[in-house]
Amino acid sequence: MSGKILLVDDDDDIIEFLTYNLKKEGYKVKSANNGQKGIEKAISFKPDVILMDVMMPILDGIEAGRQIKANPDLNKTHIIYLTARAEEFSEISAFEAGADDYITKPIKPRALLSRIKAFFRKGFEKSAEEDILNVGGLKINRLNYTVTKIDGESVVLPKKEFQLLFQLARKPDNVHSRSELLQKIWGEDVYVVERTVDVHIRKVREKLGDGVIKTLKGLGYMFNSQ
Amino acid sequence: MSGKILLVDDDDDIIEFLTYNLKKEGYKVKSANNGQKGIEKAISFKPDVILMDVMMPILDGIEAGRQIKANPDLNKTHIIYLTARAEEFSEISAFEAGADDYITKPIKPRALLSRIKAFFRKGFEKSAEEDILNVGGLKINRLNYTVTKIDGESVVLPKKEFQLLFQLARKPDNVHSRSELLQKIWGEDVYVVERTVDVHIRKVREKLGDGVIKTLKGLGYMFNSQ
DNA sequence: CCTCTTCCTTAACAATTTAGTAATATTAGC
DNA sequence: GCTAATATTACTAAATTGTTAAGGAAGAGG
Repeated sequence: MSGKILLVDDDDDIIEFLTYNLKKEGYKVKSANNGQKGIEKAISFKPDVILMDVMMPILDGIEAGRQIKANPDLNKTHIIYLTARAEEFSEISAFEAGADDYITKPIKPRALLSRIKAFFRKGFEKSAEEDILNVGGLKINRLNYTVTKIDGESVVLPKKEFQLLFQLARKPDNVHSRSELLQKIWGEDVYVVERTVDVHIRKVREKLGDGVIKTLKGLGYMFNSQ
Repeated sequence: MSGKILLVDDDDDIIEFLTYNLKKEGYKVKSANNGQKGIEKAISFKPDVILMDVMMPILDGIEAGRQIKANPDLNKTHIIYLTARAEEFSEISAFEAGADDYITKPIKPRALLSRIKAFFRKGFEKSAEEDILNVGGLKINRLNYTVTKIDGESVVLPKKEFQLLFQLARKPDNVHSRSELLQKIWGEDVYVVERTVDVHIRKVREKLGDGVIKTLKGLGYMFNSQ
């Protein structure tokens, strides 16, 4: 659900700055220092959006963009260019290289974020059904973190609890191991004890009743669709 | 019924850049290099939208806009001003001159196109405006910033408070993050602290009671339709 | 032009909620 | 019944929001 963003810029300060701001918003972020590495990471990471500097050593952004857009796996990827001056960009070549937008430096975080959000809204518009799950007598609404029971009563769950439930409910009757859940909800580089999952599970059960989530000893948890 | 757009700018690069991008989208495009010629072409071309620089030799955009709006044949024409800095756009005189919108340079193609598309939608659909919302026992009237409760009592809210309420009430039972609200109400390049939202929310609650706006911790605020 | 009022914004601190951990109790399966 | 795994609880830390107050900006009215 959270989007993946690849940053490509040779200025480490900018990378750091953007990484911080984007992660804070819940995106998964990776970065590269030049166009060549950018292409490689794009292929392995398969980001939804690439934020790329135009001027870079080894392989400039325009050419990198051209190559990325040429890859069939990545043709849905949006490329947003970063550029110091607008004039630098008014060349048509950038748009031909697959630019979806461009942003001038200095970068204003809020403008950037709203732009990126717009991309994700657009991209995910089609899969709007994914925002409301209807499983096992529950309506799980990711737009407001609300779960509505069959009797009409609705409960708002805290973030982590909701994410946990949602993750399980996406694939009902499938086991999800703790490590899988940790990775998907907490992210790859957040380290919490595995038992933390148990505690959140308990809280969800407290609010929705047992029977919703089943324990498979030694394996993990499972959303019960009956 | 593809739209007709007239560009008026003394910078040939910008004319060329916009002409290329707009034609690519299927608009009919003509251009002029100063306000005087702009008026002449407007009369002969009868565009649906005029994109006009504010600062131009011979006849500046503000005055040209005034004259264009004075022409009965062209009073349906939308004028969008281009300006280097937002401040430069002393809003009053420009809007008095018939400005429908303005866009700051450097021009961002996506933003421009979506804005222009919006104009055409609006113009052709006769824009069924949502000026009065009726949600959750409240009548929210955008025309006079008034909120009428179910018991008939009405309150006039200050601008920001009203906008906040209105924005939330447009999509009841949906979370709106602070950054989303900031972007929609304050605009992309206005920088206020996120917590400012909280303070306004509190004031709205003070006037309309709690229960109208719900807090979803870590997510944002939500208008409660029940 | 001045004064008064209202509104907006920020900062500081309090209050609340949520997250995470560890310790202990309980359970399921062998 | 043993044992490993999970449930539950209680506690602390961290994050988030509520609330108040103060200063300045903007506007109204004289």
